[in-house]
Amino acid sequence: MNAQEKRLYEAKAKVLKALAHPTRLWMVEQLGFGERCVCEFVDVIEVDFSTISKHLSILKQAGIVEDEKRGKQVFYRLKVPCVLSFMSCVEAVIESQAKAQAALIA
Amino acid sequence: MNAQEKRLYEAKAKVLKALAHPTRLWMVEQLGFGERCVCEFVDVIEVDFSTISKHLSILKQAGIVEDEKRGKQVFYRLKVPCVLSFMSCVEAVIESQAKAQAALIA
DNA sequence: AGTCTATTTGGCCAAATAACCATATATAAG
DNA sequence: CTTATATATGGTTATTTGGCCAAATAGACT
Repeated sequence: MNAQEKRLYEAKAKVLKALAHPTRLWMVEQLGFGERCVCEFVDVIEVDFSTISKHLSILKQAGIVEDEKRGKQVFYRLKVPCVLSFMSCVEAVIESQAKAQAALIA
Repeated sequence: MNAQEKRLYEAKAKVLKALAHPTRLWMVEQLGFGERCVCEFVDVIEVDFSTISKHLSILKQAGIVEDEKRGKQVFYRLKVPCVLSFMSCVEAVIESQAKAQAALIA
């Protein structure tokens, strides 16, 4: 693995890392239904609004979402919607894992 | 978001987190070509073998890979191959991001 | 101008992560 | 049985992460 390939895998990991947080993942799923302003997330997520802002900033930095300021509010939307397609496979992993756990008990 | 939903998103995030490391991501891609023993990774990856072992353990714990001991060696293989399908979307995110960066410069 | 609201940013702290080294365990080989 | 090899695990340390609070910024309203 040379330096360029290394950089590539670091970039790929960064994208996945941006998604790899419960709150961020949930927000991405919500954005799958349409754009949302920060304030909408603040209303429903039980963490400090500054934390939400930082989560969104991480998603933006990763290139997953884009933002647009309209008046006082900032709206976020998915920039690359294919990330939504990860969900079904992630669920498959969880189910497979749940089965493995169940097999240990039984 | 109730407690159960919260647990679900934590589980989903855990799977993505397991993939969100350059070395682990690379190993998963390699496993896409077929099973590998730990020693094969140790030979080509420039980190301590204990670190590689721990990375594989994280992937196993997440339910992404499974292992099988044969003789002295332990072989790992993909348990849920659909994770390979993430790659093209992750690359799309990176490309979209690269374009955005380029636009800023130009 | 002054105030209220929406959002971002910086500082700080606790917890999680990832690396290394040393040690333990298991299997094969001599 | 002793040694060598393959892997896993525990300890330690440096770095990163994620949370909160306080402060800064920007737009809308009076």
